[in-house]
Amino acid sequence: MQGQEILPAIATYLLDSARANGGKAPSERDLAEHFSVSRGQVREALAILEAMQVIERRAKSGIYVNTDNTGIEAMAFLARAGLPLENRQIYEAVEVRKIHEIKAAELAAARADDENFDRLRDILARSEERIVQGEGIDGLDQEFHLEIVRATQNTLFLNICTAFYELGGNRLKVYFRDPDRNRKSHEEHKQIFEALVNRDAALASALMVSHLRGAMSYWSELLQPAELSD
Amino acid sequence: MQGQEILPAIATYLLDSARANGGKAPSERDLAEHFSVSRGQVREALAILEAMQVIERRAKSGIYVNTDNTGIEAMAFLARAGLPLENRQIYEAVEVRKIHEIKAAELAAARADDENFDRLRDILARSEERIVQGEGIDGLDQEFHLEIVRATQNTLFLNICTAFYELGGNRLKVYFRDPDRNRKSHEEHKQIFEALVNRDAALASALMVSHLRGAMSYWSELLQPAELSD
DNA sequence: CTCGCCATTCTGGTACTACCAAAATGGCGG
DNA sequence: CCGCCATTTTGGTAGTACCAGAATGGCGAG
Repeated sequence: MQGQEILPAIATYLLDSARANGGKAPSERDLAEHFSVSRGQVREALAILEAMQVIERRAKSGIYVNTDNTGIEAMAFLARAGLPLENRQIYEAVEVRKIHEIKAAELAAARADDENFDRLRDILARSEERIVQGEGIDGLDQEFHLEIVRATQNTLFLNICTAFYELGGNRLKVYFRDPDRNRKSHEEHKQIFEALVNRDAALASALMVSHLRGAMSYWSELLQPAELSD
Repeated sequence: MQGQEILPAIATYLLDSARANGGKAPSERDLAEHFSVSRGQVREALAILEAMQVIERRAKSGIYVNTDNTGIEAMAFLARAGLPLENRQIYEAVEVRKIHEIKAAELAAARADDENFDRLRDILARSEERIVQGEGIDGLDQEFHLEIVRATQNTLFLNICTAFYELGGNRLKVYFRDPDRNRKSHEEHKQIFEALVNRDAALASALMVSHLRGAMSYWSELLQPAELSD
């Protein structure tokens, strides 16, 4: 074990150990020995985890884990590190994502520029190709949705929405294994694109509502329907 | 210089130095000497800043600063550290905040429980007191709005919205120095509260739209009106 | 046997030193 | 003036040493 990516490894080990130990994690020295790195490296990783509020370091006592109470970027990081999210976290994220993207479609209809339209067209063309060849559009789906957010010309908004996509990741790949879903999603994407080109904010928004309702129903087994809005 | 809070100090110094040097920051060794701390401490701080994408560390080269391209939590951190935000960042944040809070009002109308109502009532009562005594309600305004977000019962949503409030901070205190603004805001808060109690999502949402329009007009000199939505 | 106190151990916090290898730099020579 | 090479600088990493307070466990008193 060496190099840059000690962080995810330490995070995983830390959280697993803590789970099996009632919130208390191994000491810095133990972690350093376990991964055969210097204590300094461990402390850098722990500093980041602490800044993200994933852990708490108590002087002269130990390292304690906060499984909940984590911000979006911490969750995105944990998801990137391959750590499982709780169902609650997932449906909360889905709900916030809906809030963001529906509004994004509305704003994009008014603000999208030629570059946005060009990129969207390109994404749709590549999607078309993939579908013809019977492949999934999972990565392109993300590109499409994020390009709409980019079209709002609000970079902070884009940053936030991107973080949310990092939560989904693997789950989406499974979703897009079904050819029918690919086709349906693609058709809806094309409709949304048309609405944007026509600067029809209300229609774009409405189409996004139903598009997300369809896509999100995949998570329905995990979700508490009554708590989900459009 | 010692103790926990090297981070904001280093961040400030780092960004200032970089600004005066074309993006290139002082070396770790220089930073350590300047603050009279060990290089390890500096590296811990830099690791956090790098994780937040505020800086980039290039091996055997140096430390480079990203003034833009920062996520919400990085911005919140920088704001907490007292660093100035760019106008663009401010109006982008304002727009996203609007998106969040308008939807929050709608959802809260359906989901708020007795505890939420109790806390809102308490906040309004304390606001009333402050106004009678001619004081500003700046802190309570934040409490009120965040309690509405809390009423959506979506903790992730609350986390995100809280981060946004940390961006505002000082600016709000100035805003609430004007007694008329206090009274107006308070009256609107009471109306929103009534709508929530009556479970009138549409009204709560509409009231929030006009409430935020009023409050946000304070920033109007910085904002590009055409780019702001309700 | 139980309970409380105290010495020992453990832990995070901090500093310092030492290397490494690659990037950056500067001076020398053509 | 330009290009090449030796030197310096810089981040990356390991290791050691202390400190002081928290945690722990054992010993002794009741």
